[in-house]
Amino acid sequence: MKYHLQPIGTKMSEAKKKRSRGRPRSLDRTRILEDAMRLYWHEGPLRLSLNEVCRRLEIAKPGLYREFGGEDGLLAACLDLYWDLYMKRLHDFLSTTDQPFLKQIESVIDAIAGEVSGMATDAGCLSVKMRSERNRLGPIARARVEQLERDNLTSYESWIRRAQSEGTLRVDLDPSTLASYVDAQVFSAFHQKGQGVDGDIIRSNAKLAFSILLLPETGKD
Amino acid sequence: MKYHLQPIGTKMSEAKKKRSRGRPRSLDRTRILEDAMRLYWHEGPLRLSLNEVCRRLEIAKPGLYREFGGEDGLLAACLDLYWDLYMKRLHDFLSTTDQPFLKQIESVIDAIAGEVSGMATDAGCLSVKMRSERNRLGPIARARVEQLERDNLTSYESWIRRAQSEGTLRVDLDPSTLASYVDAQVFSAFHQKGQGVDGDIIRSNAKLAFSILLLPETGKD
DNA sequence: CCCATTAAATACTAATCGGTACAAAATAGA
DNA sequence: TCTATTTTGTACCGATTAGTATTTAATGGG
Repeated sequence: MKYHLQPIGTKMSEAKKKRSRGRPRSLDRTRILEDAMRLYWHEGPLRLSLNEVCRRLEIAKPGLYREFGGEDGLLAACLDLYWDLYMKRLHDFLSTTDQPFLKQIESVIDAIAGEVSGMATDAGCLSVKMRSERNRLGPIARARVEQLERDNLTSYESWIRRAQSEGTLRVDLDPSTLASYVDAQVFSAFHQKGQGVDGDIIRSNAKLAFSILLLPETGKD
Repeated sequence: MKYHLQPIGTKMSEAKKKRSRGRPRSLDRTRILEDAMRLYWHEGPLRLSLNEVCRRLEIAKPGLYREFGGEDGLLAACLDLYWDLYMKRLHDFLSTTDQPFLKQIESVIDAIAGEVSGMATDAGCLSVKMRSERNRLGPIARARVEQLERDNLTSYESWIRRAQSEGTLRVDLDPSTLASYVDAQVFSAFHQKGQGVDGDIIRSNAKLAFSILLLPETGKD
């Protein structure tokens, strides 16, 4: 395994402004990246050889190396795209005040356990799969994963803080601790989804797990 | 990948009774199996090539094939050994009535999150790692994993039933549903352990997760 | 029209993979 | 000692891997 510690695709992008002579680009970076993201999402990162990835993406290997610097850079770019397309939505949703806390929890559970074709298809969640492989990722993708985990926790924590200040969440628990807990539960649900666990089981597990967030007197269901 | 659908190592074992002429066995099956179990435990199943496994176990490749039939059989045998050495203990412990329900929960949490060198070392838990790779296992190992999951759930369910009949666990929740929940939480904790998550975080997550099992009026701590 | 320049893909490398033929080693009986 | 038998390990197979050198294609400028 060889790693490029300096960005590669980006350097090309910033030089894209000027296009003098030379063979014009035919490689569609956007298409490749979207296909790669879906591919890793369904098959799992590091589950396919780079040869096989190139075969499925219908791109020559040197093209992939030139454009992404290798597997590490490609995985990092895929995770970025996944974040932009799916995870940002989730965290944006949690930061809105349109719905009450309880409804938000239900929505999240539905989004994971249901058959909605959002960030959680039958394939599970790409970010969860990336996190599961964190120790085998290259330095670039691993750094992205770690940043994503920090962003996750930050989002959950502010979500919890807001609910506590609104009085819709018990205040006898530390927000940071709860954020870790929520992250672990969301991770677990997505992980089960990716393993093919039945949606009803995932839902009942998640409902139980999130029930600790409810106010003691709201212990109904 | 080639799979042997009929037991191989066992057939040899039963024929062991008679030893007429021929080169005497020098291969130490027990040693190989124990080393392989620890190896897969720490490195993860399917994470090493069979060549590398043979290298580390200091066994020639044909010997491994002859003795275990290949990777699939070896993994299955390792999982069996892990069950016998570690997981049986856990489930035996849950089925005893020496300690009250609450204490048992605490013990389980300690066993996972602590530094105890039981079934959960820093490497995590072999059965959890096997379950995580279930879809990539061969038919023999996968069948073992599925049997193990059934045994897990059965054990948790009877544990829960007993606690409910003793009045130490709220009875407004279905034992089967709770068993799934407990399994998911134990799985999650072990998974985090294997990922290198800090023990204190694992412990606080687990404490929160198991707090739903407590009686409503026991909501202290 | 030719050349410099840029991008693309072919074709190659050494290494490793899963799996196995086959030969070497080590015994018991003849 | 010789042979049949069983185990072990070497040495090989074709396929695949990560990564790259090299060639080919396609353009704009001179």
